[in-house]
Amino acid sequence: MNFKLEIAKRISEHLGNVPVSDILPGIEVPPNPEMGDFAFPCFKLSKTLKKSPAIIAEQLSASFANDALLEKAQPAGAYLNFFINKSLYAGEIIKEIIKNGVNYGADNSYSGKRYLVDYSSPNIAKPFHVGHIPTTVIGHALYNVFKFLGCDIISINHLGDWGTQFGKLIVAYKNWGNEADVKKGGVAELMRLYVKFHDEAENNPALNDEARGWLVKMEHGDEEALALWKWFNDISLDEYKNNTYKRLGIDFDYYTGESFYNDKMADVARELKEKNLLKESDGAMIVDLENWGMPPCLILRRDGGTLYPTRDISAALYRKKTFGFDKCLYITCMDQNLHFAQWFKVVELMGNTWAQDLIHIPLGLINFEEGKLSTRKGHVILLDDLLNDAVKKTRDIIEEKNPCLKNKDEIAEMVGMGAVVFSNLYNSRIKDVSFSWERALSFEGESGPYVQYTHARAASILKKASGLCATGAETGGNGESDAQETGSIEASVSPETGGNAAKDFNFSGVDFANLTDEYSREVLSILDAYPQKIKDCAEKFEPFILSRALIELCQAFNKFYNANIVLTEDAAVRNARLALVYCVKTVLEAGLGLLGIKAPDEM
RNA sequence: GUAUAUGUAGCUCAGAGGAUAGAGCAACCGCCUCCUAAGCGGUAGGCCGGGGGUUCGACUCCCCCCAUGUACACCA
Repeated sequence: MNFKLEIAKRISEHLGNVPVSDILPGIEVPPNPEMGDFAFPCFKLSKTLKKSPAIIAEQLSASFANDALLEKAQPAGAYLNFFINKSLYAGEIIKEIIKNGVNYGADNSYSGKRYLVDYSSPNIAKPFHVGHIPTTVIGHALYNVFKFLGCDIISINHLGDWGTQFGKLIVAYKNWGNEADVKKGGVAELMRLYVKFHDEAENNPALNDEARGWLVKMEHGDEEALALWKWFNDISLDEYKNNTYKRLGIDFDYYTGESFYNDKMADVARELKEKNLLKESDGAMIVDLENWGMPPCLILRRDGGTLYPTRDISAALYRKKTFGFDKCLYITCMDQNLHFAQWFKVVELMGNTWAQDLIHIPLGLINFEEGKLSTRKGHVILLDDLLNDAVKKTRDIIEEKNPCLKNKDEIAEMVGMGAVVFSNLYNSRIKDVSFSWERALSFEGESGPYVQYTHARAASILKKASGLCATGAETGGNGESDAQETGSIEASVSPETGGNAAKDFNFSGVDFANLTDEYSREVLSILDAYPQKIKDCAEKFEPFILSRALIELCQAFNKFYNANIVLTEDAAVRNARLALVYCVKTVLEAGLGLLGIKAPDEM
């Protein structure tokens, strides 16, 4: 049941002449629980009704005198505060979650839509560094969220697999590398060669010409050059897929990188020329964007070579033709804002109305306390190092706090990843972040491990309870039941309480009147709002909305946990609280899953 | 210079027309014979960058200013 909607309907009915759609957006949750569960400010009605807001609130409150939905509707100045019938509220929310399990909140609001999301897109032959994390984890989270809401979403990794760096790499390989070392060292060795090239080129500029020469050879289909290029690609992509992406639980539907459009860019230039959009300037070919307040978009270099915008336009045309997307999302750093604005405009000028469906989702920049770092000089914080440190620290904490834990390494991996991923999903994506090891490895407070810990707490209660408790029915509806992984209600039988416990809980007889305390109420209110948070997250392309909702849920649940003993003697109270614990655990697991984070049952 | 983003507690950030502006970290004081203390409670900490305007009401919307980041022609 959508409580806001129910209240809006009733207000509309009682007023008689104001449609629900005018009321609903006004319904809010009061800042303080003592003020009620929902509130309706009456200011806006005062014009149309020609009464003071306070009088409207007063009069409306009377119409709610005998409403089973509410305990009371109390006017407070211009506000009308609604106190929900608490057991009804608890029951509706809990039943909804039990019915849907980890799919709670999935409502198909995007079904029938096809979205493309272009994210991560590392440069081949270079290792991931911390600068790659935001686009990678934000893209993945958005991918999951849209899919969850029924969207047919397709992920594309637009790999940087073409360009001058390959000329340099070939030169470096031929001078200072060998097959065995590259096979053994992988991307790290390619990176070493790349850095070596720049060191050497400082004193020997001729190397740069040599590198350009190799790029030209690649462009002309030279066999040796292309074989090396392909080899570097294979090595890099293999490593990305089997290491970084695998650890993060990410895969892409397509790994069509820049080189894929090599033979498609001539068409773009030709079409622009046919449509009289192309103009010569200073030897280069441009599209003039002066009328739109932007510098010109460069399409062809003076030497006829293509440029970044040429390739992106070509890719967009190809994607539209191939996938027929409703929207195509590009998740990159905001330093590319102008670039995207320019070529989006060019696509529009070519007569494509769908240019409005190209959406750049800009991300803030990452700064380093030690100043700007550069891949070319090899001064970077490698993502692998960060992930490994996070896991190692987690492992130490486990050793200290929970030395009896089984699968310590496995759990440390989950929690370490969770810490890194979560911290990159916790703020508005536009915010610049300055990287600090201390913050990156913080496992307290608003952090991934905090959410995972709270989930483990809930799981632990359910596990202990499975021996004590009622009998019952299947609760979830999710297909894959991996007993070892879910540790959910059905899987667990507490050893110390004997083996004949029921396999499952039966929440059908629960008396929700046992969940009317302030702590339960707060948890329920957050659970109630959760589905809307997921939708907001999609609509605004902001995963932090979901991360923050999970943190709020954890804070409320931990307060509840501290104030209320779940496994009490009183079976009625115990069962009701267990139902709530089950719901919290389910939502945390689902929410973390959408963010791309695993939810261990113990840690 | 032009464009754009950001200025909220010591630090990192939520709040984006509505009631007394909230978290986490750091500081200080408490809470484990009790379901995981990676937790919970408390204290302290604010001219919401500045100035105008719109509104019954502005941290929130508009304008101007200040500060900071970023981009701006043949790299991607």
